[in-house]
Amino acid sequence: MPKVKPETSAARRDEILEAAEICFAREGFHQTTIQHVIRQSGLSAGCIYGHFASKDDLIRAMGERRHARDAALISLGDATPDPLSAIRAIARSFLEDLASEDGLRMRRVGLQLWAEALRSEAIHAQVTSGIHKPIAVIAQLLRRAQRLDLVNEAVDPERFARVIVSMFQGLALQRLWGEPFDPADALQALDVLIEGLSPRRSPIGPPRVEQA
Amino acid sequence: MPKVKPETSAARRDEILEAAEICFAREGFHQTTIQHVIRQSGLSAGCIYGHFASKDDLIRAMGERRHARDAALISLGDATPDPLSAIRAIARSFLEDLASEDGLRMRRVGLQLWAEALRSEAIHAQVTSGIHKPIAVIAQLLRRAQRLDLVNEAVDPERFARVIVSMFQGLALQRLWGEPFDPADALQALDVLIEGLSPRRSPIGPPRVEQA
Amino acid sequence: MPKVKPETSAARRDEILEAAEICFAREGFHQTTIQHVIRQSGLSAGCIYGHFASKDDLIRAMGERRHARDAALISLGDATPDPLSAIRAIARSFLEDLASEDGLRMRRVGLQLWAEALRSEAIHAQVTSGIHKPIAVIAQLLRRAQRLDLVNEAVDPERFARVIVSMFQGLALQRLWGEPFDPADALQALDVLIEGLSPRRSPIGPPRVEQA
Amino acid sequence: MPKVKPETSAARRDEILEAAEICFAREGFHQTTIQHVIRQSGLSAGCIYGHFASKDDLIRAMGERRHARDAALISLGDATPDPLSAIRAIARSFLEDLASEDGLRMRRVGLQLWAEALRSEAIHAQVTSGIHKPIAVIAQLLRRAQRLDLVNEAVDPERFARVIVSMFQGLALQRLWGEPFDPADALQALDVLIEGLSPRRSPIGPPRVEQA
DNA sequence: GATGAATGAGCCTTCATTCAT
DNA sequence: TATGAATGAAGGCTCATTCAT
Repeated sequence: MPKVKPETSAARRDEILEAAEICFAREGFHQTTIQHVIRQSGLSAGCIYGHFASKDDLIRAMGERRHARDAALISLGDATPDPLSAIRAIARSFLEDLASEDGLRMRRVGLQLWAEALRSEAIHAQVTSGIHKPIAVIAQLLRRAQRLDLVNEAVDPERFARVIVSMFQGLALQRLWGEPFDPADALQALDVLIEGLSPRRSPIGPPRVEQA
Repeated sequence: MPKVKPETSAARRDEILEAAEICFAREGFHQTTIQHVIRQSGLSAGCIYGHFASKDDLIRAMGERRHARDAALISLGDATPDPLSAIRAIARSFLEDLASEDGLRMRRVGLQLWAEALRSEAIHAQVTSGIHKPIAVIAQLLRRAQRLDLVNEAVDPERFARVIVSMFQGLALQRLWGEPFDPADALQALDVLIEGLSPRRSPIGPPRVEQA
Repeated sequence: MPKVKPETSAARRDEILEAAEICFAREGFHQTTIQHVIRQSGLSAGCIYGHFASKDDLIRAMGERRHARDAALISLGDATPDPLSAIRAIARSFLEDLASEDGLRMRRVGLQLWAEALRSEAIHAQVTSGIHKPIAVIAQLLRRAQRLDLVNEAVDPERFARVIVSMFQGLALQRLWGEPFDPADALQALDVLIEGLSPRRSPIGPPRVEQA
Repeated sequence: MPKVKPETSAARRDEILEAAEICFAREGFHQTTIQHVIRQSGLSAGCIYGHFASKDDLIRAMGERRHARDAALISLGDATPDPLSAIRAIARSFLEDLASEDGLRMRRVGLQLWAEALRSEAIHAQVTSGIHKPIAVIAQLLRRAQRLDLVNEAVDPERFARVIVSMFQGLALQRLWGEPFDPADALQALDVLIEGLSPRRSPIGPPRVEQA
């Protein structure tokens, strides 16, 4: 229920979101009060409520913003001809983003959203659609690699893509907590994974389950 | 700060924590009010505050509880003689826990704690020490595997362990969001990783970084 | 509504009152919680409520205790044959009490009671009856002095006694606030007052009111 | 800590203080709840907390208000040329104030503050500085009187001023308790005191202390 | 009588939201 | 549109009091 015309106010909305992001990254959604956003933005309560219907609406818009940024990262992968290198390229651009101050701040907000997704349907939709995109792209690349006989046919592209994405989500978590973080480690592991999928290797069957 | 004698109150504390866990898993820390915990536990405000100094203290205690549970999962791995199978065993017990109703509930709380770790030093310490344990155990197993010539000497055990843990953290996230989740996928990927570390394979050098 | 037999429990009551006095002197009635009294006395909540019906009852009993002490001070004046010296003797014993650690503590409680008297009828009765006694004694002495022709007949004994008591109340206040306090000053002023009442002096008429 | 701009809010602050004074005079600081002040003022909780940081802050501001009023009373004495008459004039204006409905209400609050001064350093400072002013003024007048040979040189002006102030504090107390109160009694006693200081009288030595 | 864990009404305070200017 | 003082529901927490042991 923003009370102002959308076309004239895109800049104001961004201004508010920018301020809110700084606050949310610093304090989390629930510790951040509208007062904090007011102070950070230099605007007034009335103004903010002119552009966002409620605090929840602001959080939702924040989620969309994050979502847009992640989508931008992924599209970079499309240019590379070799599908496996394309996957590496996607990983690299993700890791670069994770190393930047700006990306880190946004991802701090992202972690809040991950938690929030457990109880807000709207945010849940954003967050999951945010991983479906990279999973789909990577799966597509794996399929192309299978057609080029670079990856074992037995591999399920969607499922494997999902595991790769998992790994990077976990790395982002650790990075946010200030744990030792070296992009090279992740790329090495990714290479091991990709190499392991090569059809030259022994067939990949169901995981061997040793009896306990 | 508990106002009751610590020795008489362990059962009551657990009772409160149990109720709080249900509330926190359902609503998150911040949407959960003490009233919710009161209703869930059937106790009174005064009683709860007799056992916990504040809501934050309750959250902190919740974190300790989670921590203890995770630590219990890990210690299972010690019995297995083959180090690589031991890693698989740890992964399997983690995945089983993730499939259980009870483990899922606790992990919903865990995700809140992951986010909370960004701004509470106490919770940050719990959360990171919660991953240092499995990283150390897995790294230790990788070192044993290296001595048995099952794993390439070039692999840094700590760093690789960290990546493995990342993957499982990401899987837990997706599981919590209700994404398709098949433990077999994770175990398969783990096998690919472990196989890829074998010394029979071409030496693992620095990750190949293609220039952009 | 004490639930225990009065005769067996006088010592316990005193024990509780002693502890309460320490707390009340330190923190005031309202900042003092029953918990404080419990800690100070080493007894339990149930025990205290066995001897006093409520916190208010405890405060009321505290008032009675104070009252009893003040009454004890006054009775000392009776022995002196010269009425004006008797007044001085009363003043001196009051000032001595005010100099003692013990008397100071009780008077800290007394100040709380003075304030409390504004809204509790029971405490109001204690406090005013607490000054009626010294006023009556001093007035009686003044009357004896008048009969001995030591004090001007025009003086109203009751009213003058009241003013003398005022002065000592004010001194007690200042003493409690840690203001410079010298008993000699008060005794000197008292002497000036008493001397001024002498019939040898010019008649004491209605106070001269200068026009402003 | 006020959350509203200080310049726009002086009137609102006064409105709140006015309401608070009525409540505090009626019920005391501790029995008065913020709800009472809300009802009395017709404002909301949020509004009150926009102008005062806490209930304690409100009490502190109340103390300042009282302080300002007392200071205003004293300054009246400056105009009178005869120093002893000036002291009488101060006394008279004090007694008039004590007779007014408004002054009585404020002094009921004042008595709470006297008690509160025992445990709040801020209020202690207010209360003592509130008596230092009249003591200083009266002492100054006594010094002038000494120079004019109206008062015995042996008198210590500060100390005697303090005793005079004591007397009026005590009278205020009794007035608040509803005890018989006649301003004329106080003025008469003051006259006796002042007369007694005259150099025509026998020298004022150290107070005669009879041995007990 | 004594204990102390438990109770629950009610307090102080916050903060998302509104609306007159 | 923007402002910011005002609103008031609701939250965290306290503490006088009870009662089973």
